[in-house]
Amino acid sequence: MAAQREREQFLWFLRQRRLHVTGERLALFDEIYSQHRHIDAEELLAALRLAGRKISRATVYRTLDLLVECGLVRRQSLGRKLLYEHLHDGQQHDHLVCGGCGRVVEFVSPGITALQREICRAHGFSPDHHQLQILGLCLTCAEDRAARVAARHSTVEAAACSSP
Amino acid sequence: MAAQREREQFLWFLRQRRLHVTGERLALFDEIYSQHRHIDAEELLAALRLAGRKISRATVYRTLDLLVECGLVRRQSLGRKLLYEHLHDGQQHDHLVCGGCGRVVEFVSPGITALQREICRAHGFSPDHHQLQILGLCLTCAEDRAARVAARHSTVEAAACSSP
DNA sequence: CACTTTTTGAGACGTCGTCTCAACACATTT
DNA sequence: AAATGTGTTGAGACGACGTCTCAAAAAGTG
Repeated sequence: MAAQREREQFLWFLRQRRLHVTGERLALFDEIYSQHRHIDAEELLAALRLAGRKISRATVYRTLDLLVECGLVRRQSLGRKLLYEHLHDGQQHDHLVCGGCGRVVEFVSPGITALQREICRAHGFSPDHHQLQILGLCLTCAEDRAARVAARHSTVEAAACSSP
Repeated sequence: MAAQREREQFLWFLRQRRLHVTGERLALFDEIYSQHRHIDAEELLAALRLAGRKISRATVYRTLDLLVECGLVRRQSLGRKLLYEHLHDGQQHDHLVCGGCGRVVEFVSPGITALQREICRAHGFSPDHHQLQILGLCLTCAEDRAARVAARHSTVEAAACSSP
């Protein structure tokens, strides 16, 4: 079993708050820690049911809230959906999102932490964490787009003449 | 009329794409440029109807997509809702979000642009824009929370003894 | 085991956003 | 200005996602 340390942390969080350690909560924990990608609540529900576990939609959402609250899972909206991802050791990373194919690449940048501290100091905030998404095009999509623009160029030129 | 420059840009965008300049589109443009805050689609719809304009939900969403596409409006999910805000001159700013009272503070940090360029170079991406949210507590909420934690401290101590 | 408190599941409900299609408005040409 | 062709709109059905309720079930406790 991977993520033993995080599992302990979850149990400790539950006990500290006098919450019950239930089969459903553990199953959801295991599921999200076995998925190495961004995943949404419906997918988690489907995966658990596929694995033969009887669990309700409401419980999935409730348990995800707990995991987010205790810092083991991050909820993030990339695009128009809420996605969840598990964390290890509070390791903070951010995302590059390709606007062409939708691919998401994770990256770690120590510089952001310093920037965050600096900005919060200037505004009297106590930082907890941040979320940075850089939207752009991956190499493949940038090339595709360049090619398509070149192809359409002759057609568009006539339209461009009506510019003010 | 404010935002004349941006209005021209919107008209130019529409004409270039052989799209019609309709009363609904202009009304929505004017509405979002008269609101100096983050606003969601339903609020825009309500504001337009309150102003006596007959406009449908579908048109609001369709027009917002156009405005986002032409770079005049930014769509961002702060919390669990999609919010829109108008931009001026492509001026890029980011957000501090207070987890206590939900207040949103805008800030500009030139350092992020450099960081964005650096990160994209390292991953072969062509950056378009970024979104950075720093979650934390504003001064007031940080003090409130500190006071409340202190008050609860004696109660919590007993629970803390069952730690592993 | 008995007792208290928390949790669960099923499904109704609410919100946000999308889709469809007939009627209509805009832009362009004559 | 009228005709023509194409893009746009509104009403409401629809769909995705998430929340809520409450009686039944399970976890924790002594």
